[in-house]
Amino acid sequence: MSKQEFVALGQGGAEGCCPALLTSPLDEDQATVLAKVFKALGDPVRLRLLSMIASRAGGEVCVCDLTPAFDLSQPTISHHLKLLKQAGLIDSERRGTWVYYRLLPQMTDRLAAILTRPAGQPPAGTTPAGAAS
Amino acid sequence: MSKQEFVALGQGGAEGCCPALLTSPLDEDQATVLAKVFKALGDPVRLRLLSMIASRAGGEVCVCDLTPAFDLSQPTISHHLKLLKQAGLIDSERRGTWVYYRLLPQMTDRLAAILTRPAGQPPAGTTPAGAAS
DNA sequence: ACGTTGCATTGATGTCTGTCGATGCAACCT
DNA sequence: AGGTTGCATCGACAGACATCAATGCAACGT
Repeated sequence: MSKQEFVALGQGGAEGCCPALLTSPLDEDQATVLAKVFKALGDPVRLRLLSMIASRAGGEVCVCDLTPAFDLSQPTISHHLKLLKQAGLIDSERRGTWVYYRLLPQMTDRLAAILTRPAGQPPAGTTPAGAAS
Repeated sequence: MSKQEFVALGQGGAEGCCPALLTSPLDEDQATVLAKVFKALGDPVRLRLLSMIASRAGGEVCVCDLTPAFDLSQPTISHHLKLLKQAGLIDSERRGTWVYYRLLPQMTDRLAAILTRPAGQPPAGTTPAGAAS
């Protein structure tokens, strides 16, 4: 189900590349899938977790390095990591005693693309009204 | 207050350009501000509203065109528009009887930049483990 | 002035979410 | 085997959120 939603974000479908948020109206299904990813980013703790993971040299962070960076309980951090993982933003791997989290750049790349206006975007302000009148 | 948070997102400060989510750990304040914007995007209805507004030729949409596009009450749509506006993603203007909403591209541009990896980003996967062992 | 229409605000309600303590499970170390 | 450590899951609970009906307010038309 999670894998399916990932695909539905536009990478593997026949509908082209990305949902194209800024150039054509998003349909309901695309909006639902996209909203889950943005919702995962809509929390300060998760944003900082993602940032710590993404900015780490080597691309990986042990949970044991993440948890003490917050004034939150270990279960809470684990919960946030789970949400980021379910959103397709990060992945985890257990090696021995420790679990390492890694950024999945495909998802952030896709979000960046979705939020990027196409090159020849009309200035949106030079011709404000009067088009219909 | 809202204006202040907008500035805090990185445009006018001395801390450079953008919070740089993917290259350096986000501090707490930046994470709080950013999270509010992403949270505004974390709802399917708001995503579709934003998409409808952004993709409109002329850059503006009347609320009277937005409301009937959903199976939701008029107050609910109004509420979502308010949240998008408070997040700095859209702006509104009343002209006569109608209210028009317009995309604020600065915010989406900034989000896109925040989610874009810098050019020479290490592949993060070619050297997964073994760095510490 | 009066009614109408378009949109925002208010108050109420059910649901979702962030947080915690307690517990479970896997891996390591004697 | 038994104890310890690292992380995930469970159950509970307070606060936040999406939604609606009712109401308020501004602009227009008569």
